Amino acid sequence: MPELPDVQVFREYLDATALHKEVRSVSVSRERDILEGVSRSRLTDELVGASLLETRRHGKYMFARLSPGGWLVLHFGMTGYLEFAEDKDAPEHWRLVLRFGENERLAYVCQRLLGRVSYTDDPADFVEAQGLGPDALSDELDRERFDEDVAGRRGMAKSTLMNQAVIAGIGNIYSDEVLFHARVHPERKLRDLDDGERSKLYREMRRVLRKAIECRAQPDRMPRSWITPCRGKEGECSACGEELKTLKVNGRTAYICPNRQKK
DNA sequence: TTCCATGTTCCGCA
DNA sequence: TTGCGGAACATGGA
Repeated sequence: MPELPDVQVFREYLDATALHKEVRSVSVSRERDILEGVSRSRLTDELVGASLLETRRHGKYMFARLSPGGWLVLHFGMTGYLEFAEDKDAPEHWRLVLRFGENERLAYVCQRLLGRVSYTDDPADFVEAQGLGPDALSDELDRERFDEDVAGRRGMAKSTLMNQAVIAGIGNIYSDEVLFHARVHPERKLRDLDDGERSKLYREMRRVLRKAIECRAQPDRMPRSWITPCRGKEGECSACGEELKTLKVNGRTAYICPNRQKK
């Protein structure tokens, strides 16, 4: 689930539920798997008595600013999400729980333990230290920058779109969706695209990610013309009726329309 | 039992 | 230097 659109939705969810409430207590489970660059005691010290003031996102990372200063950093791995509820109990596979007044709590849930919780004084420093490229929806990544940093690379289109050091935010699902709409085969070398194809790729990348956020990143809300809702099922291309096909690119399963995306 | 899954990272190699 | 393939991480469902 958690690629750029999902994380954006989590962010809006946190904004709508958990801002400006004093954190009364903090629980952490499986800290050795989940916490990165911060100890349980340090994190607890930073959070207790604080409230969350605002959130930001860079690629698949979410940042929440704490009232005394500093930022909580959340990465969701493959199976992470947030759940706010009025409930004394935490959901299964909870890894971090912030409790607020009354019975409210915000849980960071991560079944497969591939997500990470960190703390940073400055999101920009964190992004730099992680070696992340520009966020795929940022103003920073304009067409010119896209041409310089992305379109000139030697690797395959899908691998490059998924490379967080090049562009931050796109994973397996949305790389397929973007390439499908741009009509680019995932194994095409970006370098070989002509100017028109590059331009289309850039435009479709932005359009698809924005539209996915509008759909709350839920496949069942996405347009019928999209490929994402067809994952894991038999499906036909909405545009031409051709049967969708899968292949392995860099070890990941790619869905394509073999008629509209040719090598 | 085996394979697969929306994540990242590390290593060896071309 | 860049990029690829594979393995690893941990868990659970088909």
